[in-house]
Amino acid sequence: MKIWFVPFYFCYFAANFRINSPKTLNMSKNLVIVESPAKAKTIEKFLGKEYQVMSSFGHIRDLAEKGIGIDFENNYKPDYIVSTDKKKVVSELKKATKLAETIWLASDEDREGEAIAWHLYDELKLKPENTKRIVFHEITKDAILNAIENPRSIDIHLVDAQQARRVLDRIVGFELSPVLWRKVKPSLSAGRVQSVAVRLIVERERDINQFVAESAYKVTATFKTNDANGQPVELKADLQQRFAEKQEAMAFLEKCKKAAFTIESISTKPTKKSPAPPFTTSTLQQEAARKLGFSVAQTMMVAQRLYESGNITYMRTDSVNLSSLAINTCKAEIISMAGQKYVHTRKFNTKTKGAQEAHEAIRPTYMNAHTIEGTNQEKKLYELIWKRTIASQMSDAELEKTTINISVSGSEYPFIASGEVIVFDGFLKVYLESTDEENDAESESLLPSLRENEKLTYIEIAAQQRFTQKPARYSEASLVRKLEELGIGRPSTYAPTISTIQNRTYVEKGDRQPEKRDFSYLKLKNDKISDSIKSENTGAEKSKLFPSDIGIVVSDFLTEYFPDILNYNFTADVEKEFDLIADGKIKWTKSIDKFYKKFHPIVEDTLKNSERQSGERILGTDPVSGRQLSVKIGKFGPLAQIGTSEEEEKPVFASLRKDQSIENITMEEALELFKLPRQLGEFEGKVMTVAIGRFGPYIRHDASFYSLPKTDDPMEISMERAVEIIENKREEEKNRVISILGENGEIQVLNGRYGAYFTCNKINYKIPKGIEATDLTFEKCTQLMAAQPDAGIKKKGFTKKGAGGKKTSKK
DNA sequence: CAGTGAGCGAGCTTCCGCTTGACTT
Repeated sequence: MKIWFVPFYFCYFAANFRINSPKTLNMSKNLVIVESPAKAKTIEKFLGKEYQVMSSFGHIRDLAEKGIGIDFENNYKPDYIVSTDKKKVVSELKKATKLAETIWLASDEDREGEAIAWHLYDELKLKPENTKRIVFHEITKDAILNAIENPRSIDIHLVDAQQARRVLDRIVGFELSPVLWRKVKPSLSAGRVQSVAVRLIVERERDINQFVAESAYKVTATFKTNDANGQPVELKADLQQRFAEKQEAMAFLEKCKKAAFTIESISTKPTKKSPAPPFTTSTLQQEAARKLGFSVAQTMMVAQRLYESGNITYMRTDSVNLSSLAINTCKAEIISMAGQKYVHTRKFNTKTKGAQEAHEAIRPTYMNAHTIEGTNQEKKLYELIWKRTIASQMSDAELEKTTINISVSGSEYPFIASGEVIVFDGFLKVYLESTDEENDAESESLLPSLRENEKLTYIEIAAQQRFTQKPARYSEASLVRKLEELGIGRPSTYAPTISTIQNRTYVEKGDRQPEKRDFSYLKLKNDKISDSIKSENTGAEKSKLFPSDIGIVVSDFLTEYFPDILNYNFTADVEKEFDLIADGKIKWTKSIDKFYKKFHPIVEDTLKNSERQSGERILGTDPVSGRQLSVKIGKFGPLAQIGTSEEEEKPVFASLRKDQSIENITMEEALELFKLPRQLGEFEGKVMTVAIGRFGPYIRHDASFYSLPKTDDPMEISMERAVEIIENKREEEKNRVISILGENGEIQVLNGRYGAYFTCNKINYKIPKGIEATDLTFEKCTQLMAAQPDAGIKKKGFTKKGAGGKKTSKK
């Protein structure tokens, strides 16, 4: 039945198998080991028959998963074991090493890569006399041949820096998480990276809640005059000054009634715009989110496919560097496309904190391929990468910025009109980087050609009350940018980290509906000033990260008891320590010992002395019962509670709605929650109750549930309307079953939300166009089922797994 | 597919960073 999947997996597996299967028939003298199978495939082509290239698939060993995997009694000795999913790879590699004369360890040239080389050396029991360590940052024939000419030995100090990194992360994660299990809720997690990511989101939310908007009046004018050729033209200009108070704005408009408007000066200034550097993982994630609307995980999934199909270079990188080969092919491409004057080759420097630059920037493998074959998403992402890469080697754009200064007689404040003209488009011909702040869409355009001292008359002048903007919530991509800026996390972990904090429900991705806000609007026209109130929508957000109540409680708790770990500079500081280890200036175990001696007592102390955290907030007293009203996190999420458990009378509970938070729910809103469930009256002798459940508002009647449409308010709904909803649903139910087929009725033909379908063994099947649902027979259905082998199978997801469970070994 | 907020208290959960994996709740 699932035979359709086989060809895909088979090809995939066969390809990898070929790469990693020892060529026993033409025994190669040389065995090269790299990290990625796609890379192995490419390199093998460059090296010829004397070399066999295999892949380690990343790290082959890690700290033991059971327990902490560190021997504290024995100077922090790590307990390394081969990961279960790497056992096969390791045994294949072992076989191959026995047959080779020389083994070349060619893992990446960074801390993790060096450690991979060392683990291979150790686990495969290689001998120093025939093992060589080589590195290259770009996958070109020259670079690889050059590397082979210049082998070195494993840099044990760099390996030690990685061991320190690994052990530190294990200690932090595996000592902090159990504190949360005891003090907040089981199964929670904390770590050097994820906890700081959550803190950023929690603090941003606080900034937003505490934000008080200020307003000022912005004055804009439309003038008319004649241009240099005597043609009538209009000109828009803004007043430089903003007025804090309405009276000031009003007074200014009053002045304008009789004022003379004169062009005092016109200045033009040439400016330049330079292209952005080629993509790194983080900038690719940001641009794909802004330009294509991809989530961070989606971008990485599509990029992975582009990499595997050989269309782009490696997609997990922090480097903006391009190989000289790539720069040259860009140049050739630009010349043939646009001409020599569009070429301006550049070397970009990586400014990112903690960047390790083991790879090139993300770029197309072949610059002459402007597009590629593939899915729509693959094409779009590829074109984005192609444009960004090409643009990075193109000339600056030359612009001319014109500023017209207009004086107002009787006032010290001038109006300014400005416009921008592109004199030479340069890289803009291909690509312009987007920004997060798209609202300032007042695109500057060409201004009419005017003369100094010209007099203008106004058509209208308006003073509009404008408010300062709340800070924006993080999106997935802007959080990645912030983490990168702080040097926290690595290209390979940005997407998984974003998934982890969502899977642990610390953070939720969601939208915020806009709110209406009134502003006052003064307008001067025909020497009359009108004063009106208008309204605008504000605060709408889409796909942004919101902290949950549990996220807030956990973050506050950790920040209070472990301020050092939650400090935004913690990672940057330990990175400095790791650099000292890598330089051989300090032993890694000593560095860890210093940390642990300070950290562990705080863990012990917190376990002993801190209170259980429920995020409880007392809102006041219930006016009806006189008992205490509070909110806190309960076993099933945030709740409101009247009374306390100490009192004799048991407390009354009500769940918070999804859009409410312990942090800022008001007493009135909390009391509202207790008005449900509400008895509506009787129908057919049975009580109707209205309430809000997990799936929204519903009516309960005679043990059946009836969902309320969005248009009905559970607080307001009338008895008549409720009866109508119940009868509608019954009617639908009656029409749901079209026919029942088979001897035991194993197939049912039904009416659903999207039309007719049939179901068998809890799997739903489509009815193809042209077939009437009423004409279906048992035989026909069996045929249709055979034709839909993958019905009921969920689409494969990459996101959730990467973050959470990879416990493939467990039963 | 719907309202819970807890009792004997077993035995479990968890990190970050490399890589790609592959038959279901």
